[in-house]
Amino acid sequence: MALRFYNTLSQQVEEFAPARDNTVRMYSCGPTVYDYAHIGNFRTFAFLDILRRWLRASGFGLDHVMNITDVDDKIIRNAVAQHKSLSDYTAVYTQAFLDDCRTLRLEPPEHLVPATRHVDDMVAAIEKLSSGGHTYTSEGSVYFRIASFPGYGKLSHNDFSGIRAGARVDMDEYDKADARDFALWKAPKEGEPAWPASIGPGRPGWHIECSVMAIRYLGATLDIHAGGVDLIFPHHENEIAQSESLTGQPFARFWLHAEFLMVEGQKMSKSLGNYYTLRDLLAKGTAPEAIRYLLVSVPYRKALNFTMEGLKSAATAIDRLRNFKLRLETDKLPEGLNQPLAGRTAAAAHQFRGGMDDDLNTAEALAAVFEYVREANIALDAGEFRAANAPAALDLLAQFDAVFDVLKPSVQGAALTDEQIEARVAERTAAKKARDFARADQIRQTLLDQGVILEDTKSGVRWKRK
RNA sequence: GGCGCGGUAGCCAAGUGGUAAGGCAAGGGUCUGCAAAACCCUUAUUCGUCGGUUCGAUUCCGACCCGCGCCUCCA
Repeated sequence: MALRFYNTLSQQVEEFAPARDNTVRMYSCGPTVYDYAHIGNFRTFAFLDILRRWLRASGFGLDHVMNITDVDDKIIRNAVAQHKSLSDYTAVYTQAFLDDCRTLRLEPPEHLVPATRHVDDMVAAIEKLSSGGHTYTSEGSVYFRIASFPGYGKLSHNDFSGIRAGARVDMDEYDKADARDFALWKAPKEGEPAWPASIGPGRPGWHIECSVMAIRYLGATLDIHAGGVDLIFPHHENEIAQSESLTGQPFARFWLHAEFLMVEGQKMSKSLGNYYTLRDLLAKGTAPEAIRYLLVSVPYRKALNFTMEGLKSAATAIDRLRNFKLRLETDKLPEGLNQPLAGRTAAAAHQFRGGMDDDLNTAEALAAVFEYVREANIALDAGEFRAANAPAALDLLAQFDAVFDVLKPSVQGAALTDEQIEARVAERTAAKKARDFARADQIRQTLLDQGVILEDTKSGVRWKRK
């Protein structure tokens, strides 16, 4: 079955392929760098990472643009309060975002672009919109007139036909002709930073950066535009209005949106004390892989309940996979090929791909892997797992890990070298042979304290780092 | 009120018009000098509630209840 995604625009699952030359042109909304990103943000970014990796695994090339919003009201407010320049202020959180992404093994997009790098392009776009009759100016700010765009509401499936400019009563309060109109360019208030421009000094509104940068790097029509559900309205709706008014072309063919994340069954909020940044979780000693696993194990279109129990569960599940991989690599396997098992391996790989192809159904894909692991472990225990079965099994794990990327442990601080560990293991084996179990156990415990786990198996001692 | 998503075992969660994947947790067992790892068994006659269609519905239709999101720039 071919790759297919749920498209917010059509509200249907549709078969996906890029429009031209096998390269997927995609855009996703990045962070606003006014603070550390929280775990809810990373649910969406982790989804984007899975999306990227699966598109590549499906044989497509990638051209992905993500913006970094480094100018907006909150940033200005905070920077002014701290007597810092915008760029000094945002540099800290931009770097923090990059570090966090690396920790969670999120691939960088092909283009990661700060909005402030394209202010000139935004001004040019606003001028073009103005000459097309899509804007008006009020007290130095430029607004987009949604009445000039007939398709407004097609993404969020809202019907705005009943809302007419004449019905407005609070015009003096909003300075807008219609409450739904939005700012393209904001005139500066006293003490606020501003860019000089033909349309008057000011700064870009939030929505214009995405339209301008997407079109500039990827062309008029994107294959995929993705983000969190809360961006559907008004942000993405406004992007469509701007972009399509600008180019006359459909802005994006597929719109994908990740659902919300909750913490311990409640919405995340600072007042409830369940508002976590990645740093908060790492400080509690959580492995980054467990966080990554938990974030992507629930299919992206389903709300995710992020819990401490879930984090533990994720870590244990990863261990199960790692242990299986270690067994494949270290057990002495009898020669030959177990034909039925080889069939099962192929079937598991097929089911894995089928799950991912089905709108990134990660739960289904994971089930395929785990079911296979159990069957393979049984065969391993029974001595029926043959040497020639191992490559396909390892390949299945590689396919899994190319997307989920959780098998390799994050490196912890200084540890014993392999040689030191081997020497201690040999010492313990000698003690065991002499039936000095107290000494053997003491060595095992010492190694455990240093993060090395020993396991006695039929084919000798196996060790692994915690 | 409008738009959208969802309610499946203790927790997370897949799924189909034909009789409930997978992970974690819990209890029991096998293996082991003891562990660890692994495996086996047990844990939903039942899929929010009530009706309807059907030979048969968790899966289709209707109503209702509950949770969540968006509808003032929040992933």
